[in-house]
Amino acid sequence: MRHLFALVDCNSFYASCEQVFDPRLKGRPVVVLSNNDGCVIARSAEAKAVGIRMGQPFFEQQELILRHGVQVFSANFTLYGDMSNRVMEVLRQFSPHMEIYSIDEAFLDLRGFRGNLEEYGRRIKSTVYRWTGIPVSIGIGPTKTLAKIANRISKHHLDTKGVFDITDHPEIDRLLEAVAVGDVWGIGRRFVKFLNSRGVTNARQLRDLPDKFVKQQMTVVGLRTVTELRGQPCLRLEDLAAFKKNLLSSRSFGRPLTERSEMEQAVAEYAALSAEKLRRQRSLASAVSVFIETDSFRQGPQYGNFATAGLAVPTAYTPEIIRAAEAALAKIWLPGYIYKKAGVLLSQVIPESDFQLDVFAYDGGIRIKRSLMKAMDAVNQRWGRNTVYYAAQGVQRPWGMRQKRLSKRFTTRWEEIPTVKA
DNA sequence: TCTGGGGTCCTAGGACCC
DNA sequence: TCTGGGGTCCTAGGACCC
Repeated sequence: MRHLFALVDCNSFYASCEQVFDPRLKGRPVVVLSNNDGCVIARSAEAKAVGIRMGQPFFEQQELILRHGVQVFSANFTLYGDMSNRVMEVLRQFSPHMEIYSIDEAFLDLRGFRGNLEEYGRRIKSTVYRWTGIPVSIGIGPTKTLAKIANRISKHHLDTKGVFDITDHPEIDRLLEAVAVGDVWGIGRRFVKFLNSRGVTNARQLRDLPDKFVKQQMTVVGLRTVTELRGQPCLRLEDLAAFKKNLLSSRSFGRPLTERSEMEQAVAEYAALSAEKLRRQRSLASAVSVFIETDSFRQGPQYGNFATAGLAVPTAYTPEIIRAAEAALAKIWLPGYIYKKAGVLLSQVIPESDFQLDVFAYDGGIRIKRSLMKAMDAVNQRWGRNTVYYAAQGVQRPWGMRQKRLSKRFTTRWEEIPTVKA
């Protein structure tokens, strides 16, 4: 049977989440900032219209923001994660097979669907909006890459009303010619530069390039993209959530660090965060790496380094991960620098089930460690992150994130649930 | 002038995504 | 004053083996 994909993408997702819980924000320019209130990472349509740029530092756009009365929010990932789950639950009702591609996007498998696809898409769109308050756009096509393009078209052309099907479109060439080559999924900055230098500027030209040339210059990855543009699927729907082979927790500090004791706390904090992610996907790690770096935007001596410490036995036990992280940090720590960022990477990750214990041998206390972690995760799940934590993570945390404009956790904390006054 | 022919595994780095 | 965070896949090249 012929393949058919729908890509459902939430419009200005983070900004839309903020708008759901404060109706006064509807129709007004809204932006959401990255951690530490650094860059703009989401903009409502109105914010785009007044010229706020994506990924640009907040302070550079402050004048524009003031002039247009743009509402500004610190990133509230607890809220966005929960809203994402709600949207995905609604989508699940419209197709037996679905791939959650990112926090705000999902592919639906529509193979074998009979009837008017765009009409079906509009039903999906209005149901998601009514049940969650989040507006979405939907692109439909015979390959994921074409569904992505159809999605772009649905966003840019008002007459599509947010849903566009590109399958067997009579004017496919004209449509693809209107898509810049850099807007094709899988074509990044480097290849745009290369392709432009060869006179290839739009998706239609890319589609019509000879296989041999594409493979030579852009590897099999590029060839897949081109083949998909021709309507021949190379990428399947990935039903199951991908098992992560690396888990990274890293963060810039709210203010720079110079003391080793503070760096140790920050690294312990990120190690604990990574260990939590590890347990969430029921896995164990055998290697812990740490990196630290100074602020490249500032003048002054720069330093950055990376080191790994192995674990004798694969584990997800926070104290063991913290200990390994501190061993790795010891290898690279140099005093005298002003540090801005650090991170902890867990690798050689395996499913918990691959590591079976010998029933008769001493288990190294693993059962107790497991129950302890389970209890800790449950408490933190119920009462909020870091309700219980290790002393190594520090109590004061002067280096913690700046989040001056955080909205409430409307959907995950009873104390912060919105109330309606009569 | 000559310096085999494979194969596997690992790592670093590049490119991309949201 | 102020510049995000977290992933994946592929390739090339080196080490090592027979």
